[in-house]
Amino acid sequence: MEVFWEKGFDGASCEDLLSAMKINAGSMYAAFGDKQALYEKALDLYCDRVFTGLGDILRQPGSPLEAVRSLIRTVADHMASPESKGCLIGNTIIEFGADLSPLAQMARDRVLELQAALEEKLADAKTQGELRSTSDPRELACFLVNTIQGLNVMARMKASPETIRSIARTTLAALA
Amino acid sequence: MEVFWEKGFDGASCEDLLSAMKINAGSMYAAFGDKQALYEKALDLYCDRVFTGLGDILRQPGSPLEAVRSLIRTVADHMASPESKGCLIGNTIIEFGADLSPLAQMARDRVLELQAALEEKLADAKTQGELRSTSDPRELACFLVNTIQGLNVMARMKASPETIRSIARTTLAALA
DNA sequence: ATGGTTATTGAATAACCGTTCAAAATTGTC
DNA sequence: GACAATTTTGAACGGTTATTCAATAACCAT
Repeated sequence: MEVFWEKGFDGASCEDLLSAMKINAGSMYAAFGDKQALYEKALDLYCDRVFTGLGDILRQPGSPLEAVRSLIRTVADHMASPESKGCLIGNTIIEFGADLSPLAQMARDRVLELQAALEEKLADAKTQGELRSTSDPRELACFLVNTIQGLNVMARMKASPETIRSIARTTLAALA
Repeated sequence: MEVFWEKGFDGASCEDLLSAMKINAGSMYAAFGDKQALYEKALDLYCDRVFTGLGDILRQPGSPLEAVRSLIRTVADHMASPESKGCLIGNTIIEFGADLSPLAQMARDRVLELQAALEEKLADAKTQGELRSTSDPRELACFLVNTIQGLNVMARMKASPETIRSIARTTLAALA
């Protein structure tokens, strides 16, 4: 996961992957089938580790809007770290996006999951009067997902932590 | 340019590139040196074609804020097209971002150029009273660049044109 | 301890990649 | 129109890639 995350699918050679996993070629092919299947597993692991954590943040009790804010801030903190490799989902979409390969589809589905979860929370926030009555939860959810994907690119281009946090702040200001 | 744009650097084989350019290997190596140098030229061409156009939009006379709005809408229209390949600059940053290779540096510099141009226009807008006095042109410029990079990812994952335009609308609403 | 099953090893393989080069074709010049 | 200079051709090359597989080691139930 780490190697694919940093180098991408094509950029990661089997040698890279094997030495990172500290196994030999045969073991990998016995366990996973081929490089693409291994990437799928890495993507699954990433989602379990990172995305699930975001879901937990979103499910926190209390103010729904605060939950959303908290999620964005967590993502920004991740991306602001100098050694951040960005987001494996976003990277996958860029690398495999042109053809709609199974991997791109997987990544896309995960993004849409997050978008749906955000939309739900934002709808809650609206009914609780935390959002303007003119706000559209779906539009805002897309907007937030877009900001997150943007932050991935900013992280990959090593934007300064202040820049990243500033973007998150501006985005959150647009909500309320 | 088209081939690199769609498939990325590693994803584009020399065979792909040569058949698209309708020349043979020798000619390419005589003219460009190697694959990486060719990519640089493709990136230059992309910047000339696309980024320069954006600069022109920004330089349009009249309301500075309207110029900025117009730029964002143009980008969104590009990304909303079903056959959009996203943005070569953003794709480059993702593919080469982890190491700070010359190519990543080139792409990064171009983004910062655009950011600077936006900041300047937003500063104009502020002095002309088109922006709140509390607005920070630099922060807003980063925010807009982030939105654009986000739209690149959305385009690659084939988000609907309505989604893309909605994101652009929400972003612009955050300005004024 | 032993025998059978499973997992690991690492060298071998075939395909593909970027790149080169001598030969052929084309161009420009007088 | 002939000659030199340049460009194009396309086959060949070495290197890397993902992948395989027979041999070996580790494991586990009896």
